[in-house]
Formats: sequence, C-alpha cells, structure tokens
Amino acid sequence: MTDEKIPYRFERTASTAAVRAAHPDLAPGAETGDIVSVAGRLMLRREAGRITFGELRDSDGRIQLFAGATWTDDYERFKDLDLGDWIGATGEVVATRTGELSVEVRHWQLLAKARRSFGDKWRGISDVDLRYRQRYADLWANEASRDVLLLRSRMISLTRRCLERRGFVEVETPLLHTLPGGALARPFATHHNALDMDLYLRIAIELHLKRLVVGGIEKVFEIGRVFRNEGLSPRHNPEFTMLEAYQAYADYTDMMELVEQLVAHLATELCGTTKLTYAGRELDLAPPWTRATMFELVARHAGVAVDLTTPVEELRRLVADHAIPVDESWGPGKLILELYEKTTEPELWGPVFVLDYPKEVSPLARDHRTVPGLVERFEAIVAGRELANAFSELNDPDEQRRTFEAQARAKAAGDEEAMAVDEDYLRALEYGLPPTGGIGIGMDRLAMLLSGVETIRDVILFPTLRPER
RNA sequence: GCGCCUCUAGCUCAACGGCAGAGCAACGGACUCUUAAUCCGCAGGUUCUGGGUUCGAAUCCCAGGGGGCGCACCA
Repeated sequence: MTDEKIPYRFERTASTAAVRAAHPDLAPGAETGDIVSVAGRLMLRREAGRITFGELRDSDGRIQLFAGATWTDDYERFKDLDLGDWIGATGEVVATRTGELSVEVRHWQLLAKARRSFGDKWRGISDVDLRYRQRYADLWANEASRDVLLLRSRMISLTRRCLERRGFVEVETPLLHTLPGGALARPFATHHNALDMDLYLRIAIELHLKRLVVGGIEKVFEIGRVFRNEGLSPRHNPEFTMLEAYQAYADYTDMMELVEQLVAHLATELCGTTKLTYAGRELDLAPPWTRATMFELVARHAGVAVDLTTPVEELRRLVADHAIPVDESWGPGKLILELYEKTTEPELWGPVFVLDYPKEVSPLARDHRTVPGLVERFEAIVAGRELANAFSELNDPDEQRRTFEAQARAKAAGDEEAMAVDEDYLRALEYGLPPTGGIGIGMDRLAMLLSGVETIRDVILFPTLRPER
C-alpha cells in the first residue's frame, strides 16, 4: 500500500518532553492557547464515540492526543489509526477534565503506516529470538531495551570525555590485518581480490596503538570492534567492542588507577552510585580496588602454594587433579594459569586486580621488575568476570622477537591461537617504544555491568545469530 | 562441537493421549473526558518441519531446524 499523502517532512515545533516542560502544572480543563506540532508513534488509542484519546511517543517521552469529531480534521480516519503508526499532530496544549496534559488535535498527518502489529501492548515482546532478530520491534515494545541502548551510548560518550580530559587522543586503526596479532585468539579470515591476499579481521587493537606511541602519540586510545572466531555464550559475541588505551611513561600501576577511576566515574554518572547490585550480589566499584597477585590468590582459593620454582611434575599433578587435560608442551607458567582459571577465578567477585602473570602466557608484557619469570600484567575481575587486561608493555625489540618466536613455534606445533612474528611491529620497537602502560577493557561487559543485564546480547543491538529458516 | 531445556494465532500464554482455547492486537459496531478505557460482535492455526507409535498426537518416540542454558574456547 502506498499512500500518496505521506509528506516528505513534518515541521515539528516541540518534543513531548518540551511540551511537558513548558506546562508543568495545568489545572484540569485548562486551555493554554499554546499551539504546538508534535510527532511520533501512536502507542495506545482509546475511542469513546465522538472523542478519541491517543498516546503519542517520541524519543523524549509521551503525550496524550485528544481528538474529537467537532474539532479534529478527518476525525473518522484518526479513529482508524493503528497502534504503531507514525503521525504528526498540531493543536493547542490543554489539560483534560481529569487533568491529563494533552494536545487537542486540530490537524494531523500520517507519517508512516505500521503494516505489522508490534504485539501485546501491555506485556511487550519477550520471545528472545524475536527480540534479537527484530530489534526494531523490541525497541518499540520494550522500554528496558531502549534504556540499555541509551545507557550504552552515554557510557561510550562519557568514556571518551574521561580519556580526553586526561589528554588521550582518539584514533582509528585498521580492522583488516595482514597478520592477526595482539591477543591469543583465532581470527576470521577473508580475502582481498585486487591484491590477491588473505586478510584477517583484527582480534585486538594493541599492536597498532603501540606503533603510534612509537610515533610520538604519548596518550592514545581507540574504541572499536574486534572479532574472534569463537563460540557464543551469554558473555561472548564474535564481534565485540574493546577500549584500548596506551600511555607513555606509565606502567601497569598507572593503568590500575585509570581503570578504577574510569569505571567508578561511569557508575556514578550512569547509576548514581558506585554501589551496584549485579546478579543479586553486591558490588562496590569505589576505588581503590583490591590488589592481589595471582599466586597469592591461588594459594588462598586452591589451598596450595605454587610458584614458578614448583617442580613441573607437581604442577601437572595438581592441574590433572582438577580434571584439566594437561598438554605436554605446557610449562610451569601455563600450568599455574590453568590452575588459577579453574580454581580461583570462578571464586572471585571483585572488584579485584589480579597481578603478575607468568611470562609464558603473556608475550606482549614486560618482565616483572623484581620477580623473574613473571610479567607486569593484571586482569581486573569485576562481578566475577574479566573486565580488563593490562600490562607494562614489553618495549625491548630483542625480547619481543624471542617471545614472538616462542609463539610461532607453538603455532607451528598446532596452537591455532598463538601469535606469528610481526616483523613490522619489531621494526617499530627498534625505533624505540618508551616505557608504556596499556589497557584493554571489554566495553560490552562494562555495559552489562552498568545496566544490570546478564547476557551480552542485551547490550549488542544486533547480536550474531544463525540465519532464519 | 557435546549435554539438558524449549518452539501452540501478529504478540503474551493455556490445553499435556480424547472437538486447539483465552487476553491483547486486527476487523465490525456502541459510547463527548479516557489512562492497559469499557461494552457487544466477528475472525484468526501446516500446534517449527518430516517420519513413526496409537482407534485417536499440540501432547508419546525418532530425525532435522530455530532459540535458551551449561560444558569446551575465550574477553
């Protein structure tokens, strides 16, 4: 059905919120003489013979439309409007006898017809498949979905402002990489026809941003999509949004301060407090967050004191005791990490900074300044989840080449997530990377935390799904 | 990839081996102050798909598909 009467534009003079703000306390039956034009979607309609009430919603809120046979143009057609139709309406701002602020509709225009029904006007849409596939219907029908969208938008905006205030410069670096690097993950592969070469969707932003620090951009960040070819879960989507920030002359302790300040700031701005409840448990994001080394935490939660001098056979036995299949190639660092992930990480609620990871599992982090075999790295655990990962960045090109080569050997031995040697990145390091602290924050998980939802699909507008049918 | 759960009208849900139903939306009608308006009427179905068991299947069984959760992988 095409309607030749649908206009190309509509001269709106006020949003519903503006009308409300201009007339805060009208007495029942009041007439204001204020003529406004409002526009939006018809949410509800109550017909009572020769008068009809409608509820119009725009992006600011809602307002009642008051139409009547004696004063509304084309009243019979107004009565026939369907819920979901977009209309523009012009008339005087009044209060009805019961005191409801209304626009007394004199003229109105259909702006778009809703040919499909949006579902139950009271219960909305709860079928999760329908909500994710037809997000447009979900957003119309479910206020909670709109709230999450708006919170996420404000969160990203506040994050940018917070970093800019600290002097960080926002950049955009390639999503198409010739070598996937900067994280341990399987990439999506694609192909460039003109150059006849394989390309990979980036799995991290890291290596490009550190190149920029080499180039003299002392504080740099990017908020962007990264892609990992992995399974889906309530906490994983194949494409997700990462914040990465790098700061010259800083180390991982500076990054801890940055994370806790940023997250506490966002909570205060978006939730009004740092004391949140998530998944029924309390969480206080006020700095400073607890700091504890991985080995301390393993000792506490696994009940066994281990470190890199613990005999490998003993570590293997401990790991095997927790029903983890042991790979022959694992050294003590990887074994302790496995033990930590199985026994300790699930017990952590946070916020807590888990400090000082084995070098074996951290090829881009700099050696710990006092403990051999460890690197200066932390993960921030918040609400039982890994929210951030950060290091004092490895800036010695020779040492970086050695860790890359160890990764390349693991890759050759069949580890699909291991890194390759990135010669251009090594060349950049040879120009000199100053001492640098770097941080990566999963913004989707942060949005989940701040909006209180428990599945990542609720904070991603169009999550990855199988095709229909 | 494996395990468990789930799929009924546009939406939200009943019926759980015995005639497929309700509310909302839609459609027709009544009503000049409603607030999820109300009231009267009417219509709406490949019960996800395909097999099977049975006198009889939405219901039980098998296979496939979509979705959810868990495991594994990861942030």
